[in-house]
Parts: sequence; structure tokens; C-alpha cells
Amino acid sequence: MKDFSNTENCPVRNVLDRLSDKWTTLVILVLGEQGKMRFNELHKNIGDVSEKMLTVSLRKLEADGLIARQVFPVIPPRVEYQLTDLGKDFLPLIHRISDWAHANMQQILTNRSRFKR
Amino acid sequence: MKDFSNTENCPVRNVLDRLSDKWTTLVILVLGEQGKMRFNELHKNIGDVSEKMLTVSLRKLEADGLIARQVFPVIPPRVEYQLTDLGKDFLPLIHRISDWAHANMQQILTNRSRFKR
DNA sequence: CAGGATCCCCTCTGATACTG
DNA sequence: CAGTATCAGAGGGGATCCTG
Repeated sequence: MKDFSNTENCPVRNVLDRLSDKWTTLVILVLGEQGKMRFNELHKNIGDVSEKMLTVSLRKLEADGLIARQVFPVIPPRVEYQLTDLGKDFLPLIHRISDWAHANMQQILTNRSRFKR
Repeated sequence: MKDFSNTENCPVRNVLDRLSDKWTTLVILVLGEQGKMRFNELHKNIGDVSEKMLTVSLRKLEADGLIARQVFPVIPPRVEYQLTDLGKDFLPLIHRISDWAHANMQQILTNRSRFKR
């Protein structure tokens, strides 16, 4: 059987650790819908994310090669983010999860509310 | 555009909050492969999870209705866990992520190692 | 405008010990 | 066997202030 037990050796863990980030998934979804975006556009679209966490999330996604960061050497600074090919390849997976979530949330919420111990 | 901004109202967040749990995904994968399992069987299969966290994970999955918990009133106690229909419906999504992760991990690790700021 | 740096809280998590 | 209870440490995450 496959070994899922530690993060470094397990590809699933590696990917899930990104998914598990509170914001990275949303960043991918938003960039998937809107295409190229600037920092503050992302900030507005995602809503209640702090600037710090948005920055951290963007760095992780950039490090993994899921998004590309393009800096324009102008004043005031201009930085644009967009999905890479790898990011675009990953996007459908998130959409499937999103679709499943919408389709089954009501059931899950009902289950959760009935669950008492 | 959809509102992803807060956890209670957002189905995607609700589902991702489960995926993001360090162990719940592994529990689903293992139960998907092995079928019905007892607590200690799960514990051995998953490896480095603590008993406490395994219990917490199982409760969350049970509350959401992704797994079923069957207690046998015997001594010593016997408890069996298995995926519900909802859980089985969810399983392919995790497999897709797992497959994608295996296919792309090398690229991601390479990207990550090259990324310096 | 796009973030880096700090401070701090608070939850998640693990270790240990105990129980029906 | 299958948990529960408790405690302590680490780290995620937000608020605020500052800079090229």
C-alpha cells in the first residue's frame, strides 16, 4: 500500500497542503475566472483575506509554479498575477470539488446539524 | 460572482475545510481501499496519526455523513467504520487529486527548489 | 501600489494518563 | 479495544505600522 504518512515523501500530502491553505484555493479559482489580476484586485475579490496572508498565499503558489508573477518596473509599482499552464491544469480539479460542494452542501449541513454526541 | 469570503456561507470552504484536515483525507482514502475497518486497523494503516487526532477526524467525517460508525455492544468494544454513499461519492474526487499529485509532484518539487527570493 | 516586519492571539496538535 | 481528559508547545492567521 502507498505510504501517505509523511508530508515530504507523499505527493498527495504535498498537494493537499496547498489546498489546505485557507486562501490558495480561492486565489486559483479567482485567477481562473478573471485571468490576469493585480494584487489589490485579488484582495478585493477574495474579500476578507488580510494583505499578509494574501502575500503568503501568492508566494506559495508562485513557488510551486501554479501562478506567475510579473513585475512592471514603474512607479507606482504594478504587479500582475496569472495562472501558469500547471495552474490551469490544476484548475479543473478545484472546479470539480467546487461543483461537488455545491451539489452536496445542503446534505452535509443537514447531517451536521443532526449529529449529536 | 460567487461569494467565497466566509466559511459558513461557502460550500467550497465547507468541503475544503474537511480536505484541509491533516488526516480526514487519508481516512477516506484508506476506507475506500479497505472497506470496513476498526479503529486500530485505521490507526495502523495511517501510521503516524495520534489516537486523539484520529478520533477527531473520524467524528468530523461522521458528522458530515461521509463515514458511518457502527458500535457492537460487546466486551471488549468493537467499532467499525466505513464510507457512506456520500463518502463513496466523494472518493473519486480525492483520487483525482491523488493522481494529479503523483503526476505533477516532480515538477512542483523542482519549481519549489528553484524558487528563491 | 505592493508588500515586508512585528506583535500577539488562539487554535490545532501531540504526549500522556486514565476509563467503560 | 476504543476511546476521553488534560495540559503544553508550535504555528497559523489577523492587525498594525512601515517602506521602495
